[in-house]
Amino acid sequence: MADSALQEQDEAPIRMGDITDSLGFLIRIAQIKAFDNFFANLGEHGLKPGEFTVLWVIGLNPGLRQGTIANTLRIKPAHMTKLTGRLVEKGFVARATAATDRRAVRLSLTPAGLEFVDAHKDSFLSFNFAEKDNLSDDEAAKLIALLKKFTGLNTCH
Amino acid sequence: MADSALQEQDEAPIRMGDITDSLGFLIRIAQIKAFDNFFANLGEHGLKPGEFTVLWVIGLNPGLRQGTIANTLRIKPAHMTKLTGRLVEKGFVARATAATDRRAVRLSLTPAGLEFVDAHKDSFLSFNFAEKDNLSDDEAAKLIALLKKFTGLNTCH
DNA sequence: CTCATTTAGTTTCCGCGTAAACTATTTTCT
DNA sequence: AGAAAATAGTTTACGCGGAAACTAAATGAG
Repeated sequence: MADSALQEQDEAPIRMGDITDSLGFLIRIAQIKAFDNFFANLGEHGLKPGEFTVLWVIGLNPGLRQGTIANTLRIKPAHMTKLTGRLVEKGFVARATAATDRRAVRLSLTPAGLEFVDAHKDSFLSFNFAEKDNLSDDEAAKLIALLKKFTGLNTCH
Repeated sequence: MADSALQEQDEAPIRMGDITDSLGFLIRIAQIKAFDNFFANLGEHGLKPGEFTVLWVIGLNPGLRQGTIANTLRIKPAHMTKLTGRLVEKGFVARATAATDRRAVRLSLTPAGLEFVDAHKDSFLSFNFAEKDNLSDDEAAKLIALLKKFTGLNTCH
């Protein structure tokens, strides 16, 4: 019957055509996978990927303006305000308005923030290696290099 | 005259350390870029990336169950309901409850949906090539192959 | 058969990220 | 100096995507 043929089709391989060659599509799927990986390995620390990234960059560049960090990490101002708020709430980050420009907000790690980054940077960074999954070391390195080039991160925008 | 030393520092290169070797971070940045590309080139058609992907897959597999498509495209059920609703609203997709299983919803393209896919598939698919940006053809092919492997899309889950 | 379990989708509610409007401060122009 | 423009962040309102609870229908155990 036509009906049974259709149902059979559900378990059969689904045709996806050339969409599987779409960079945008592949990147979206990769994003989901990377997100899953992150929470499976590092979820216990209670920070989301973007939050740790911001913490990390503040640690490397203490006193940087909030907007500059947002710009660098492609985070929009409105979101950056909330994200920073969360990190302040957790006691990891301190806001400071500079005397020279009272509009600007300069960010730095609190002692607790410093301690947190120090305590967990290894698992966060080593996670970046473990994350490769079904890629060989060589392939992962190649993928990272290509993504850097695609995103323009190698040329320092 | 206008710039203090501190402000100068803001424009100086920002240290990002090993985070630029993080797959998760790079994929997030790549996602943003791919999204921007999509809307710059195809935004006028009024469909978001995920919507066109779903439309495309329905076109290739008419009569497939909604949940099967969601599964394949890593879309969660709750979201799939809304996304399908939007496509139905636009008149591109028809829902049909099969007689054999009245819980299941089978999706197919309406004539308008078929026409839309036909009319725009070239620009959507050729976009996938144009999208490469600062990558050579060779590099883009390599990147796509590596992403397929990373996501497991080559092995058909 | 009929009650429990499983399955397909939907609904409700919530958080993330954004655009647009707004506030406060600095800079520029005359 | 004082008005106009630019800049840094915040607030508000909204859409997307997801988790959990829910509804309806099919399956299974006794």
